[in-house]
Amino acid sequence: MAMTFKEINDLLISKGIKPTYHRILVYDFLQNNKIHPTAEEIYENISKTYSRLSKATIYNTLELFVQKKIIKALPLTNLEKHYDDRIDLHAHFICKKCKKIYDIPIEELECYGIDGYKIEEKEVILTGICKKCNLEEK
Amino acid sequence: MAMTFKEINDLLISKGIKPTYHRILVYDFLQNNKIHPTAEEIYENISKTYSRLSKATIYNTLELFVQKKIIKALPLTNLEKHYDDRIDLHAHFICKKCKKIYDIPIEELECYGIDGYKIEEKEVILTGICKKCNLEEK
DNA sequence: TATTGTTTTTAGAATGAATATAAAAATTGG
DNA sequence: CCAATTTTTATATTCATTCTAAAAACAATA
Repeated sequence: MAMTFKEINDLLISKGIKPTYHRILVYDFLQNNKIHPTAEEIYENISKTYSRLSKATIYNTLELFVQKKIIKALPLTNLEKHYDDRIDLHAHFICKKCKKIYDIPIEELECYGIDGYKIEEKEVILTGICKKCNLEEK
Repeated sequence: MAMTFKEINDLLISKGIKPTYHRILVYDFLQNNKIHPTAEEIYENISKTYSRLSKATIYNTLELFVQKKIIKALPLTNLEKHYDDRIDLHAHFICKKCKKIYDIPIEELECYGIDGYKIEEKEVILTGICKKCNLEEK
């Protein structure tokens, strides 16, 4: 299930990211802990378990990964950014009580609702180029 | 189209919000400028046009309105909060170029896509109580 | 209309995530 | 091995938001 070192390494290379030790640590953490962590959480975990590293490296690495589109930064709460290594379209369900963030398949959501989960709010955010800007381009 | 003073006044009262001058100014601004503004933008506009007022009042007022569910705080970007006086379900389209925020009816989105707009990203955020917490409640 | 209690507003300080900076360390290519 | 580039680092800075505690406005009562 979890990606091997080789798979992560190849992914980074294929996206034009030089695969350094720290970068692989960060991607591996996202892969193995599907908790949509914040930069702080990633820093805590990696720096506790593995070698000393700077928080700036975490920020730099995450920003690079987002630029290269191998992870997504989720605007879930207006507080810290959360990061997700899944880049396919799926919804995020945030529990108001335990604060856990769940992945929800979009089909399940649209066809059946989600059993047992009480949805109180739904926000759909689209990003792209608007009609006006699209026309100006030409 | 725009709400009268009486309508705003009655709305606030009906939600248990004491209708002060400043609070009406803030709600009126949201009503008349459907730009999903930030606290800063609201402050700039009101303090320029009308009487001196503290930025803390803007923040207090917006927070109160969100609590009482007459406006919504949108987690659009992980940067500043944006506020919306529309509380019915609709999607938000953010143009990467001009940064304008558009309201999109959900039906239009799901049935036909949106003509002329190039959607590059879509994020669905659900908030509520998860299965586990829901069961623990009982 | 004084007195008292409550609510709202205020200025400024504090917080905290994110970004910027510029030097140090590591890596690469010749 | 050396120069050039890239990555990592610690630290400073920024900036939206929250906190705090005092001042002002308002309301209720006598």
